[in-house]
Amino acid sequence: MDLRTGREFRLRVDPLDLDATLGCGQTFRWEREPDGCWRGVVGHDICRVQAHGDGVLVESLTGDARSEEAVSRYLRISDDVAAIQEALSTDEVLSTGISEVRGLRLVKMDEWECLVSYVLATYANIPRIKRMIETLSSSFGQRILRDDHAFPSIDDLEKATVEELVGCGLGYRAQYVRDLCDTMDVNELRRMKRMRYPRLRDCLRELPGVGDKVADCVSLFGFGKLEAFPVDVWIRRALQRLYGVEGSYATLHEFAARKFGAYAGYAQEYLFYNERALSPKGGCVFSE
DNA sequence: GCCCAGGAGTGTG
DNA sequence: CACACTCATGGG
Repeated sequence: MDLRTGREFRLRVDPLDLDATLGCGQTFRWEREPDGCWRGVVGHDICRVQAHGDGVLVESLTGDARSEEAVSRYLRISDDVAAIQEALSTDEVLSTGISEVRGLRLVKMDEWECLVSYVLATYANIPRIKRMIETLSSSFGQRILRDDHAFPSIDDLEKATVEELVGCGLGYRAQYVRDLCDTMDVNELRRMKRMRYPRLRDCLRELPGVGDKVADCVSLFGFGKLEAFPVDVWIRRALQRLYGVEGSYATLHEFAARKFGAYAGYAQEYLFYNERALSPKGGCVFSE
């Protein structure tokens, strides 16, 4: 019996550095296999992605017909990254940083998955964030293939008790997730998808467990607002070290908005990546 | 063992 | 508005 139901396709994505893009910590459900191939969950599909020419070769393990569109969207293939980099490179500091990771791209996650993921990401390191998300998915997400589960939908997660969420290793974040499920629903999510960045950010900011930083992360990685600029500890260090700027969240955010404009999100990712790369703790993107 | 983690919520000065 | 404190746990 042939169990192969998957299918393969190619996508042109240029520039693209898979290791940087899927391993830098902007998204959490990808694992690098020994051969350099990246395996991850995209919606209700399992994908194996590897560099191939000026793009990627993708294997969809479920063979879902919509896989190609889903991965294209996920990798933001319609972003003209070269043009964005050129625009950002008018800043000398950023120009240097970009040249270090030419193929680092932003990804476009599912909005709900991104929201929950970054609420979980508060005061936790990346290995732990990944573990929490995998446990949450295998406990409450729909099974896709074997041990692989989709990220739990609002309805899926709605069924979880705080005790069960604590059991997933969420710690004090369990209550945030519980409150989030009570606050959010698909209609609200749909409304938020139509908002522009400033209002979206304010709306997200009102949700339990969502502060300035998480609101910007979700705006950027989930809702695809490229002008969003999340300020975390790494960005603080980078802005201090490279520009001599420091201060409140609002101060740093405003600085970035003025300096990087509509593509502040990409600027953030290059700054974030490089700042971690030269730290002894954050240098390696894989083994964490 | 010890320190820190892609912070947020709450209270106080 | 600026701080201080707490939050529950697991990686390194």
